[in-house]
Amino acid sequence: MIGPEGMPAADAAPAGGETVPGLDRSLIEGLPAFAGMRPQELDRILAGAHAARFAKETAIFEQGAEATSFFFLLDGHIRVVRNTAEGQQVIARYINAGELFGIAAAIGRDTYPASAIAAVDCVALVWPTGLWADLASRYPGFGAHAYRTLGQRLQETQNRVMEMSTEQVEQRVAHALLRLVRQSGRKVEGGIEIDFPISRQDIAEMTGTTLHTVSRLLSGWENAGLVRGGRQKVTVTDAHGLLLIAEGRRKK
Amino acid sequence: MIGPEGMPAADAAPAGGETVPGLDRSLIEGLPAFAGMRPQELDRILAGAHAARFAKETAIFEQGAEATSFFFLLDGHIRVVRNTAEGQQVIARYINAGELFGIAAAIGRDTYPASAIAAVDCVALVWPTGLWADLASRYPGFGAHAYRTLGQRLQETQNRVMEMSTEQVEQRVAHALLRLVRQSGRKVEGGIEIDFPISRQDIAEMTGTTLHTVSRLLSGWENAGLVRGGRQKVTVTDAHGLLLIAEGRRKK
DNA sequence: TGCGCCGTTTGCGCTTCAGCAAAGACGCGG
DNA sequence: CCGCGTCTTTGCTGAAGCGCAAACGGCGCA
Repeated sequence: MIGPEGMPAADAAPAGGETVPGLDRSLIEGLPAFAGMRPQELDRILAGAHAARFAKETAIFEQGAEATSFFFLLDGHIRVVRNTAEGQQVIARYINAGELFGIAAAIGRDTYPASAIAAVDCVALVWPTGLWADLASRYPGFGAHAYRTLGQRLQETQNRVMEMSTEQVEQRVAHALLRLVRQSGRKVEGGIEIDFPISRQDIAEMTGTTLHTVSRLLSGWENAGLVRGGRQKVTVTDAHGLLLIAEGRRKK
Repeated sequence: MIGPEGMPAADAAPAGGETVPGLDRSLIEGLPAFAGMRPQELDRILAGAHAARFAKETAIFEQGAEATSFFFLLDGHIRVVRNTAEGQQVIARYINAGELFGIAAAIGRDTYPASAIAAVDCVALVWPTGLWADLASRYPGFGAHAYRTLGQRLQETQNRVMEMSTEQVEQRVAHALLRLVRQSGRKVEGGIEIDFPISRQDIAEMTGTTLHTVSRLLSGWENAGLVRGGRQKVTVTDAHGLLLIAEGRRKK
């Protein structure tokens, strides 16, 4: 999954075939977002795109900026961040490889509602916004997948509202960790590790609390043998135990 | 919660004329959701629908139930409610006349993610889910409007997450009131009133707090001359003053 | 290889709110 | 017109968790 180093901007490709100017359909073949499409359709879709590389911690787009492009993440992890008028920030979600993002066009917006920051070095396909309507109508499976994604995000966001309304901090942080591990976990010896750098502050911004509280909770859980911590690193060693906390079935 | 029931399901329509079985296009003509459509297109759309009436406090659909229909609210106000596994409930949003709802089909779901309860007696157009794909592709403007609506709801929900993360209860309740007044306000003498019955408990479930806290806040604001309260009734008399509180620019 | 920065840990006081309890009031139905 | 149910108000108490402050430690850079 992780694409270490080295990858060229890929914009300028080795001047390959005729219909496919540099992007090979094997990049996206078989991925859910492009399921059920014929090879030449994949080529057509890729013909409108280019690949771009984004260095760790750089902004792919900024909240409020004109939505000139939409994206498909080929490799890496992206943090979607919203800023309040008062300058505080909240992490809306993380995007993993294989997901569409920045699809403001799909919902008829002309600016991005949030910023996207590369959590690690990333590679993404980039299409101009103007192509959205064309792609979505010409390839209904693609459109349907995008709208399903949108719906899932709406529901996840509402789940978060429910958590914040009904659970206390300890449970919310436990839920957030479990979600991260499920969506972006990498099996390591002795547990599952979140496979991108994530700070206590980041976790706090996902759960509506402070880094202090997160740190305290993680310390406690580390003593209890549920997780292992590290600088910008969390490894869950006892997912079941954490689930008990998340469900509120275990006292502190 | 309790349904004083009485009115018939209204499923069986009066088996009217040929192309338009009982529904006149004037019902939806000129509404944003159906903008830019020709009269016979409106008729076609209505041909697949029937109108139904829902008594106050009855469920139009239930969370988790199979999504057999989607809806357009002609008149009334609907409360969209999600229940937690532990039995607590959270109000996701209110639907006003002129909005689509229950569009699980649009995002490829086959069950409703929340329940819809009529806050007052309501009238809605009802289409079978199977017609969604047909309508959305045959009338692109209609589909685009639906997806725009979806996107707006996603953003509103994220705004709520941000509020809950960064603001305290007082500000959240003030924001919620202002939003209600903006979306469903009715001008009355001396202020703007939320034009459907809404209890302190409802407001608490919208803002992630308790009815006690909401009651205390409203009492305080009433003394300060910002709102007037009543049984299942709130009137905002000084929206600007309330805004100051919502923005945190005024101390208690 | 040493320094400095940034992320992390931990303690302490204090504010904000939820939880519990009980009484009051508004309106509907009989 | 009266009684009852539901919604609302209000006080008190306890505690979750935020804010502030300070110290620690690991990683990367010079």
